[in-house]
Amino acid sequence: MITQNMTTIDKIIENLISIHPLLTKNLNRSIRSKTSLNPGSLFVLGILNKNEMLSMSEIGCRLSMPKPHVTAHIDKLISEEMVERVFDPNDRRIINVKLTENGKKSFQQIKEVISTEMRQNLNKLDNTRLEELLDAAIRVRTILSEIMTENSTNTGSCNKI
Amino acid sequence: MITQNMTTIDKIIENLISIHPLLTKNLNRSIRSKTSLNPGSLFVLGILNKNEMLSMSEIGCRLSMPKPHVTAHIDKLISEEMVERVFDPNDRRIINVKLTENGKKSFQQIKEVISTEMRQNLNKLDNTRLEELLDAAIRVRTILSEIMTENSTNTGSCNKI
DNA sequence: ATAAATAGTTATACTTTTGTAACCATTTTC
DNA sequence: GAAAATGGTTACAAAAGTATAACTATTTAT
Repeated sequence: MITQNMTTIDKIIENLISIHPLLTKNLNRSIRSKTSLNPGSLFVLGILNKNEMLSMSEIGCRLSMPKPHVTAHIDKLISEEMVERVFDPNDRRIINVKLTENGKKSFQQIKEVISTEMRQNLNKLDNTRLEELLDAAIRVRTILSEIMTENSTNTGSCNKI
Repeated sequence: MITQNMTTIDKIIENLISIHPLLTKNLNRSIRSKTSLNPGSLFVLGILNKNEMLSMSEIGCRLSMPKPHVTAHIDKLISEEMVERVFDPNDRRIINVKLTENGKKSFQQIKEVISTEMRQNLNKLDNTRLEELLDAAIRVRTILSEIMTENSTNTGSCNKI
């Protein structure tokens, strides 16, 4: 009765809401049980893997995370020797962060480790279905990251706290 | 150097790992700020929306959630009059749970509310891209739920705690 | 040169999630 | 019919996520 008049956007959201717990279920549990990191720190690591170098504020902005949390995650990652601070010579307020060589390697390994269960599940699929899923996952990721990170590349709008 | 020899499964996982924080960012914040439920309880609600009636154990199984947590979430949802217990006449140990009429309506409304931000982001896309995203999201959801819930429909394997 | 704005940190409090252990009631097994 | 297994609840502890206020250091604006 309510579902009969759904727009494309409604349907997209409906599906994304269903995908969310499936990913949470599979990934968060592995992150906790198999790595020394918590999901939040791993998100930070992931965004640094995609972006050569980011300032503390930019990280918080892209992950919708207040600055104090970014500090905590970076402290954690530095203690694990996975990232390092790079001071900005032009503006000494800014502290940039980037992955260390060790961090890059570790991130790849962590991805391996946390995906063990999911890998087993994916092995149930034949090649055709795998290619179909890969194609779909790429599209979802590309479009979502495109529309969701836009404001972070602009000037204002991301100075919440 | 590490990425040169990736299988299809590796690439799928790589993309899913990137999608995960994008969804978490958008959905969890809205759930917390705009509803009286927490993400966990909403997951339970979502799975009951997809399945007419489930026992406590089945819920925990499908969400990889230990039984005591299921009890807590259901207590919460019952206090909000969104679900009700249905006692099994054949086995008085089993307690089934299903959405109330109010629960069904509320779930639809909650979906509306928590997707406000995402809806705004999606509005940036033209119709072609929207259709493309919908198609991809459906595929990801369908295939993931297919391979991940399999063990829960079988007998054993899901009696962890 | 002073005031305002920006980048980041420290500290604190609270909620949620997660992991167990111990327990009761019921059913199944032998 | 006693023992074992199953379904669920209660109770507690620890880890992680979340929100904010107050602070320092630096830069920008007037």
